[in-house]
This record gives sequence, structure tokens and C-alpha cells, in this order.
Amino acid sequence: MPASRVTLADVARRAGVSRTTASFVMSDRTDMRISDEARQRVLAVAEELGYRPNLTARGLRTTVTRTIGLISDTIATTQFAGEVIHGALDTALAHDHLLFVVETSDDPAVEQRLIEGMLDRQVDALVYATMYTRVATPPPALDGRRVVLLNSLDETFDGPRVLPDELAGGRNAAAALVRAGHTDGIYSIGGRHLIPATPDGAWAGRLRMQGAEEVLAEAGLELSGTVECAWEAADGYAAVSGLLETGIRPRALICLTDRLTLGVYQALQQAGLRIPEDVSVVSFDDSALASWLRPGLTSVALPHYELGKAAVDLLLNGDQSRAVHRIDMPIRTRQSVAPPAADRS
Amino acid sequence: MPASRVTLADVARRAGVSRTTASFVMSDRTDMRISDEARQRVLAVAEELGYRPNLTARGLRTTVTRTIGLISDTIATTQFAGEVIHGALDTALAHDHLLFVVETSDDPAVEQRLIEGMLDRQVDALVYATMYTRVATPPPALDGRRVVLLNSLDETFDGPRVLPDELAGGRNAAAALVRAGHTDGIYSIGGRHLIPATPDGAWAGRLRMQGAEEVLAEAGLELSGTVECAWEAADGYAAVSGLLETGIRPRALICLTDRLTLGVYQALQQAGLRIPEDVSVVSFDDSALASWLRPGLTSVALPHYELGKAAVDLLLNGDQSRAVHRIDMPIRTRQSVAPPAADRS
DNA sequence: GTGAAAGCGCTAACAC
DNA sequence: GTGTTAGCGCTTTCAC
Repeated sequence: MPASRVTLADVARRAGVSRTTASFVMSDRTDMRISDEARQRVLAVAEELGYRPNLTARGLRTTVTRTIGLISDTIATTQFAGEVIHGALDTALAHDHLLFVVETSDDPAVEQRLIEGMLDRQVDALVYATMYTRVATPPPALDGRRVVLLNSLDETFDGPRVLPDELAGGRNAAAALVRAGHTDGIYSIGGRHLIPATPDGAWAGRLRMQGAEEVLAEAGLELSGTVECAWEAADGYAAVSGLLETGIRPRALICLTDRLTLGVYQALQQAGLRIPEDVSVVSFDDSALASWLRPGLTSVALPHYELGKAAVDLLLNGDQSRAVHRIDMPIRTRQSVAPPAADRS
Repeated sequence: MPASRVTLADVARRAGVSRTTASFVMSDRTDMRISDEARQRVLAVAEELGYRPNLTARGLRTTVTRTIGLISDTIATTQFAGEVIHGALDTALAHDHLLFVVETSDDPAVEQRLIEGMLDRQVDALVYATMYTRVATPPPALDGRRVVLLNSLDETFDGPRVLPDELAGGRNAAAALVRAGHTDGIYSIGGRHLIPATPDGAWAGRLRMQGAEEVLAEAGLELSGTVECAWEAADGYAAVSGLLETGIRPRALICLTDRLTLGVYQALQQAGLRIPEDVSVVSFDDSALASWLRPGLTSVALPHYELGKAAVDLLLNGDQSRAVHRIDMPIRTRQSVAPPAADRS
């Protein structure tokens, strides 16, 4: 016998008050004076009966459902989506909200159906998210709704956006190396992602490299070289193997993703080079992989939890005006960075 | 101006019919005869006005919201949750349902709040999921609700459960090796997870090993040995290093998880052994890692997408009686298994 | 201080 | 074939 069968009217009747009075008590409203005695009685009865307000009924009346929609392009292929959802959910829960979670698979027709489904269920607001940073434009169905963009570079959007602070992330990566005492033989693996498929590079890559180069320059240093390539494991393997074959002996590597670093580790270890004794490695993502690798990989975190959290915070309290909110990319230190050994060349 | 401001009454008025007629047309009901002419008119007006039914209002009246709740213990730490959500969502969408997604972090108080939140919003049914298989018992708040358990070993639950078919999975792993022509030097890395923390091993481990041993026995073969250990990368590294140090030269390895295999790869490659030429490797999980590794790892998939799909299917159409539904664990073939080389001992 | 009554947008008896 | 009417469980104006 579902508990939700207990209605406000039941509570009111049993407490000997009107539904109005019961309603005011249950929603903690003070703009109407209720005798303390009546209030206590209502509360006691509600407790005793296990009364829970029917939020769909309330929503019908008030047009607020305390429910928000989270639209993601993909959720299965990365662990990032899980973190965004987690951050969004924690924050929503803290404000007594719940989340519809939805995945479009980048199919506009699916997206349309899902958005309609959420709108039909009267969501109060929506976060429009992508799992990697790119230009993602919310469809017209979202016009006029309370929306925040997560990870989107869409400059035309007239509302708040949350983005990882990639420039600061790049600075953090280089700073870890500088702090450890590295001065030369520092290479970037992955670089700006300047490959035929993305001739302009990737937004994240450009900013990370800019940040890293700034920090090096401030220390009077510079990169010894950059291998521009895509950011998959195989690319990392090929990049470092290639470097080593030309006789280059790097002392520190800035790798653009953890996946890429997986290949880098294999190439390094295959060449008999030890991490971090012979070469230090910093990476980006701080994915689960970073902790699985041996030695543990020091990595600059993509702050997906915080992105989800910030997006929902903005939806619930924040200013709805056009603005970009940059979220910190903290470095997670493990064992892959060490001071350079005395020169053995 | 939100489109949902168009109401059924608006449509009815504009089409010159009563709300009843409009309602029957919109919900495609045939138990009342409506003139074809009226039906067309209503449909046309609805289309023109962009009418969308308010599902919370409908839910208030009918007590069905076409919304289901997905309760997970964790969603951020693995990519599995994403796959469960994906499977559940696809299936829900196919039936015009939406999903509340919620994460308890194994905190009963949080779980209670979240469940109440979903119940207050009148969800029709719920899936109670854990990300790894274990005994998980739904709290009393769920009593009397339409629920299916995903990944739970709770024998006391009086309803449907969906579980990976680990026994068949174990058979698939061993079969891949037998098919490739392996006859000896086959070792299990990880085994039943017989470590001090889990003296009885793990459910999945026991079944996988049982399945593997069955298949080997059917081929007149047997395992040359098993290294019982936990299922993390470091354990795989230690296990294989240990094996090699004792002079053992395995020809094929059955590793209990992809993470474990990451360590196994490192130990093998560090010892100069090539995969798959010198040693074949099969694993379990088919996580993203399996495709990142070099060579690509042949792995028996944990069918999280299918688990999510099956759970929602059961909720929506299925028989609600006590039953265990076992989901296939197909093997994903990559490059890590090959016929054994001619003996070089 | 409290209650009667109306109505949110919808469905469903029942009457015509 | 179609319309009238009465709610679903809640909030809220307004009168007492």
C-alpha cells in the first residue's frame, strides 16, 4: 500500500484543521499566522501518517517541479559523464531537486524527443552538456528556458556557460615540472592536436600549450620540442618511439591526455627508460587510468564533478546572464614526476 | 514564451470541440467513436499550436507518469554506470519514458532522501542497481513498488533480478584459448579473488573460474595454475612477475579484469615476452582500457548496457515475479590471443 | 487565526 | 458521436 496515498486532506481532517492551514504548515510559510498549537498538531499527524506531498500535484499548481534536466551528448563512452552527473546530482540534492538524465548521442531527432519529454514533465531548468569541450548549440526547443551550457564553446549563447580553465591547467602541468627542477629536455607529446583532421588544433590543446609555455618562459625556459599528434594511446606510443629513434633523450614529457600517456609509458618502458628516474611525465585528465598506471601518473584533472556542480548551482541560484565561468583544473600528484637525475649524457 | 502554455482546452476551443473529444483524440483512444472529421481538425490545430500535453497534469489524473527511477550505488567511479544508464535510457525512450537517475554513494540516509524524492514525483517503477555484483537489498521505502534489481545477489528479493551470466562468461574466455589451439601452460591470474579481505572469493570469480575449468575439462585440458589475488593493476603486475621469477613460462593467461591485465601487460613486456606471439591473454570487462592497450585486449564483456536495457524492459512489459534473468557476456576479440608458437623450451 | 472555494491541465463517468 | 461534470492533490485569494 504505497505511502503516497496519504493526502494533505487526510492530514488536515485528522488534525482538525482546514486544508489551507495544513498546506501552510507543510510548506513552512510565515506569511499567514497559524497558532502554534495547530502547527504542532498538523506536524504530528503528518509524521504519524507518513505524509509526503505529491510533487506533481504541487507542480501543477505552482509550475515549479524542483526537477532539472541534464542533457548530455554521450554518457557511456567516458567516465567523465558519470562525474558530471555526480556533481550535478549532489548539488541538486542539496537543494531538494532531482535530475532527469538524458543522452542524445548527437542525434538531433533523439535530442528533440528527449527535450520534449523533459519539457512535458515540466522541468524547471536544464543543463546542456557535452563530454568534451566543443561548440555545441542548444536547439530551438530550449529557447526561452532556463539553461546553462556545460563544456560548450558556443559564443552566441546568451546565458551562463561553465568551462574548464585549460590555460591554468596548462600552467599547472608545466609548474610541476619546473618545481621539480627540470630545466631542459622538456617535450610536449600531443601538443595542440594539429593533425589533418583538426588543422587548427583543439581548443584545449591550444590553451594548455599556451599555459605551459607561459610558465616555462617565466622561469626562463622553453620546450625542447613538441610532437603534434592525436591524443590516443597509439599516438603516444608512436610519438615517443619516434623521438627515441632519432636519438633524442627527453627528461620530461607533458602529455596531453592520460590515454596518450598509456602509450607513452609503453614506449618508455620498452626502451628501458624508468619513470620518473630517467624521465618525468605529467598528463591531463586525471582519469582512473592515471591511478592504475605504474608508477602512478601525475595528471591535471578535468574537473567534471565541479563542472556539473557549478552548472546546477548557476541554474538554482545564479545569475542567468551571459558569462563564462572557468573551473579550476587542479593537478593530482602521484609518482611520475621527480627531479632530473644528474646529467649522464 | 514557453510552448507548454498551450493547453488542451485551447486546442479544443480552436477546433470547435469539447475537451473530452480533444482528449480522446490526443490519446489515440478508440473506445469512443469520434468522427474522422473532428479528429483531423483536432490534430491539425494541435499541430498548428504546437500543443504538448502536460504530463504532470495527466499523471495527477491517471497516476501514471511514464517516468522511472534508476538508483545506483555509484556512478562516477566506473564507466559501467554510464553504460547501464545508456541501456536503461534507450529502452525507456523507446517506450516514451524518462529516467530519474540517482546515486546513493551507499549512504542509507542519502538513499532514503533520494527514493522519497522520486516517489514524491510519482515514478511508476524503479531499478535498484549496483555497479559490481553483490548482495544489495532495497530499503523498505521500496516495498510494494514495482522494482527490479540489477546486479544484486539478494536472494530474499521477491521480484525480477538481472545478472551477468558469469559462468557462461568464464566459458567464453577459456573457449577462445582452446579455439586458438592452446593446450598447456594456461594460467589464471586473479582466480576467485581468494584474498584475506574476501576469504570466500568473489561471486564473479568463482563462476568465471568454474566456467573456464568446465570448458578446459571438456577439451581434456586443465589449468596449469592459478594465482589468487585481488583484481587491480598492481596485483596483475606482481602476480605475473612472481610467476616468471619462479621460472614458469606461461603460454596463455586468463586475467580476471582489464585493470589486472594492465599490470600483466607491463610485467610481460618488461620480461621481453610478446603478446600474443609468446603468450596469449584473455580478460574480463571489455572496458575502454581493453581497446587502448597494445595489442588490443580480447576481453569478455560485462554487459552493462544490456543489464540496463533488460531491467527497464522487465519494468515496462515484463513479468514481475521472482526470477533471475542472466545476461550474456560476449567475448570481444582483439589481438591478444593467437595460436601457441611451436615449443621453444 | 482560519476556512471556503476556485482552479492548475488533464481524464473519465455518464448523459444526451 | 459529442459535451457536461466531477475530480486527481495541491496552493492561494479572499472573506470571516
